[in-house]
Amino acid sequence: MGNFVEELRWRGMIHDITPGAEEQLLKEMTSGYVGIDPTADSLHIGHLVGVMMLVHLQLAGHRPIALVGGATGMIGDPSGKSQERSLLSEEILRKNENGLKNQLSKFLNFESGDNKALLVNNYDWMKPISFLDFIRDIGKHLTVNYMMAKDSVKKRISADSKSGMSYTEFSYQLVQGYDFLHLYQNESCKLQMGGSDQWGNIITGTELIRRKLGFEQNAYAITCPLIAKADGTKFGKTESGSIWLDPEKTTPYEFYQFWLNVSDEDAEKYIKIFTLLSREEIEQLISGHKNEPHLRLLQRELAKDITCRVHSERDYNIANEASEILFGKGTTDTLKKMDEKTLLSVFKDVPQTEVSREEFDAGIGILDFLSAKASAFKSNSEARRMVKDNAVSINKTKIKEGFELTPDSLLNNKYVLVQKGKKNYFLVKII
RNA sequence: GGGGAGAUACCGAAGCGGUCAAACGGGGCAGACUGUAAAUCUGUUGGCUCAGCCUUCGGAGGUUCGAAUCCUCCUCUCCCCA
Repeated sequence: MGNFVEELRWRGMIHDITPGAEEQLLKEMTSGYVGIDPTADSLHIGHLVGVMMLVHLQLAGHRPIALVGGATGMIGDPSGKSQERSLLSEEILRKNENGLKNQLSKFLNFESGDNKALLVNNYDWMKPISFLDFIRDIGKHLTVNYMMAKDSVKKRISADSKSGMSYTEFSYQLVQGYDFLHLYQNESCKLQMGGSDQWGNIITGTELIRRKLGFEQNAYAITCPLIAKADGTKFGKTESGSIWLDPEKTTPYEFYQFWLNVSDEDAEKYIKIFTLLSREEIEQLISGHKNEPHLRLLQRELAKDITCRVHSERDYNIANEASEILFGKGTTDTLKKMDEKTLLSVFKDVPQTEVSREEFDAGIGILDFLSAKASAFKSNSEARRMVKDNAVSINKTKIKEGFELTPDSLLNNKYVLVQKGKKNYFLVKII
């Protein structure tokens, strides 16, 4: 039995922990769960922290339970939201549940061992319960006074809250509390984990267990700090939206780039949370990074580790290779030397468009080419402006006003690489 | 139902008859510097066949040589009173 709590502690993954939790986890194999709302058919990296807690739990010899919140997802947690969430249909919830299951199995062992992971959906036990049963058997044990004291509720009913709070949302903590009770009784699950914003909801669960089953019963809670970025902006979002684990939503290249671009300060925190590297390895990386910050050892290791686990080593290699070419010393010459296969694999995740050979041969205006054809720019005006600002490259060479495309501009006789600024690439294929 | 305030480009917010494609701030994009970082500085941020032209200031009309700016009606938002 590994020391789970100690492991989380040095990784900076503990925000709050109930008394006795550590003793319980050292005493015997314990089941613990994390809830995930199935609001989409894929996890995004914001979910990863909870998943990693389960991973560590399993590695320490305990039994992880992933709870898909089919029922709670239909209600929506009021915590941290100023507005009520729209309700999801059962059909969508089921579809989302399946997507999540696949992704979770990349992290957790659901197959073997006496501590193999379990996936449950609270919709399955909530669905048959009648409203009357629920308010009689569950609602009876907690006072409204207790429930109103929660921050998540207080915020929503305070004078400056604009939208108020529906009865449905108010019930959320009871429903989530009931999950814990259910798992406690049916799976002897004694631990619930989650982000620190879930503390109130989790404690409602432990409270419910004590009041309903008796005060000698003990259930525990561990929360981890919410992942924030050093600059205060929201973690896991870019201009183009959330970073998903699903390669259809976020390509492996984008995924890899996201982690590679993390700031120094954040990288130090994230590598502890999101990788399984040992304490020694991480300390070595951190000191290595401090000596030679420009090498960005931390970011590279972080990006490599997570990309390999979420996608595959092959995806990592391609993403890494692409990054080297796109951002490294790559010049027009190396581009021209590249064979078609390499070229395509490198630019696999770069937006691609096509232009007919006739149109190209007829001589195509550079501005029209950049905006309408390569769709690198919204309008000709923008293209004109950017060229004037020295921001546009064709095949890695900056172009000036009056630049003309010729057959010589083609890579492998059929591709043109357009670049806006440093980071935005567009590949145009002549067909 | 009565009274008041307002609707301006991605957002916030000036402008109140011509010099307004519209100040300023934020955000976005780009350039320099760098480590594909942070900070900083600079440029740019309606469209086009770009030293010019066209379409924009809630909507529809009107006054005027000329309107985001004045008038009329309409739509919507906010506040106060009942």
